[in-house]
Parts: sequence; C-alpha cells; structure tokens
Amino acid sequence: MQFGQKVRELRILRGLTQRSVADSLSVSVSYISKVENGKLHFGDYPSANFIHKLADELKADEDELLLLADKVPASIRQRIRQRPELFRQIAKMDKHALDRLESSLNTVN
Amino acid sequence: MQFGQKVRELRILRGLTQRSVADSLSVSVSYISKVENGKLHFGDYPSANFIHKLADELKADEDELLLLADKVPASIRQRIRQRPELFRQIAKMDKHALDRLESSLNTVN
DNA sequence: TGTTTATTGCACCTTTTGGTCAACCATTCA
DNA sequence: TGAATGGTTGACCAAAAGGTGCAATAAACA
Repeated sequence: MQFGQKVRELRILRGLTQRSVADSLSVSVSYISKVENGKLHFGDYPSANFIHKLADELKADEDELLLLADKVPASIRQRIRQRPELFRQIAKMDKHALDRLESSLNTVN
Repeated sequence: MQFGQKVRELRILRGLTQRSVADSLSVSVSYISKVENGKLHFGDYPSANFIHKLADELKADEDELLLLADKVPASIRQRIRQRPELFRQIAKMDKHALDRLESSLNTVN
C-alpha cells in the first residue's frame, strides 16, 4: 500500500472531496491531488507536519501514515535513542530471525 | 554522551584541529566549533550528509554518530520500512520487556 | 449540456536549513 | 609585547524544501 493511495482511500471512506480536505488543512487542492498521486515535484512525500494534520482530518493512524511515507514516528525514534544497541542488533537480523522474533512476540509467554 | 562532545573527543583523539577538519570537509572552522558545542542556531545537529563525511574523516562509527544526533541510520530505517508492525510493537514495550528482549537476543539459542 | 471533481505542468513564493564571514577571545611562546 | 595558533559568537546569506496559483485537460454525472 502506497502513501497516496492510503490517503485517498481514507478520504473517500470519510466521504470527503479533495477540496474539502484542502480547505480544512488550508492548502490548495492541487497539492492534495499531488499528494494522493505521489506527484510532489520533489521529495516523495509531504512533510511530517502536514501528515500530522492530515491524519487528524482523516481520523487516521498518524504513525501508520508516517511509516507509509518512510518517516520514523517519534514514538519509535525515542525508543531507538534509548536503546540504540538493541535496535542496531534487530536491524542486523535476517528475515528468518525477524520472523521468529515477530512470532515470539505474538506468543503469550 | 552528547553528539558534539563525542565529535570533539574523536577529533582530539586523532590529533586534529578544528581547522584541519574544517578544511578536509570544506566547511568553515566556525561551523565545526558550533557543531562541537551544540550551538547550531537552530536544529540541534548537523545534517546526515555532513555526519557521513565527518564520520569518515574521524574514522568514527557513522551510525553511532547518527544515533547521537537523534537520526535513524539508513540500515535501521530500511528494516522499519520492511516490518513496521514489528517495530511499532517493540517501541510500545516497557523497559522491562525491552530488557528481557535484549537479553534473550544475547542468549545463544 | 453545464457543473463538479480531479489531474498535471509550470512558474513562482516563503520558510527552513545549512552554512559563511568577520570580529573577537585565550593561550602560548619567541 | 606582539604575533601565531586555536576556538567562539552573532549577524548574515544562499540553497533547498514545502507549498501556491493558475491554466489547460479530462472524466462523471445530473
């Protein structure tokens, strides 16, 4: 799922037009259109700030949108800063190890 | 340990002056000074790009510097993008759970 | 058919970011 | 004492990011 796609999906789901979203966020319609189509003339995604307001307007999960926009949510960044070595280690694991880790977390111990 | 402190420590360790580092990286001495003192008049840390060159010059661990500068290294970002849910879940864990996780990773299974 | 909604390109504008420059201070040392 | 050498600071500047506004285009639909 792409970022723009997700935004469009949510917008439609809420029964909103690009114009109404644009007005609510005080940006132009063309900007919303470009966001949904991934056509921002440089950089691929809107700013974290914009995503914040957008998530609010669409009643969406902000962190999910941030992740789709390849940005690291503050909640995760904070943890990484607190335990850099843990995260470096996890990042170094291969797919299988990650799978095992994920399922072990989902297992009620 | 603060970012600027670490940079200074490494620079001294390598027997370099601010000027020599500045020259190597083609920036001004004053910039290096501000970096070491955390006095960049906005934003707290230099750009990731700059840190990259700096790490190279100081023969430092780039990711460590990035983490000190509250930036998420590419290696970790990539993993987060691949498995957002896993990382969100880990980020939500409390200290104890993180401790247990960390030690379980260090345990040879 | 005309109205609403969305798409896209392009030139433009403002704010933020990433620096520079000049002047200054402190230390050392000939 | 004065002149290198190394470091600090504040005002300022240039480039990049983040967006605007318009115009032309198209599709939906009532």
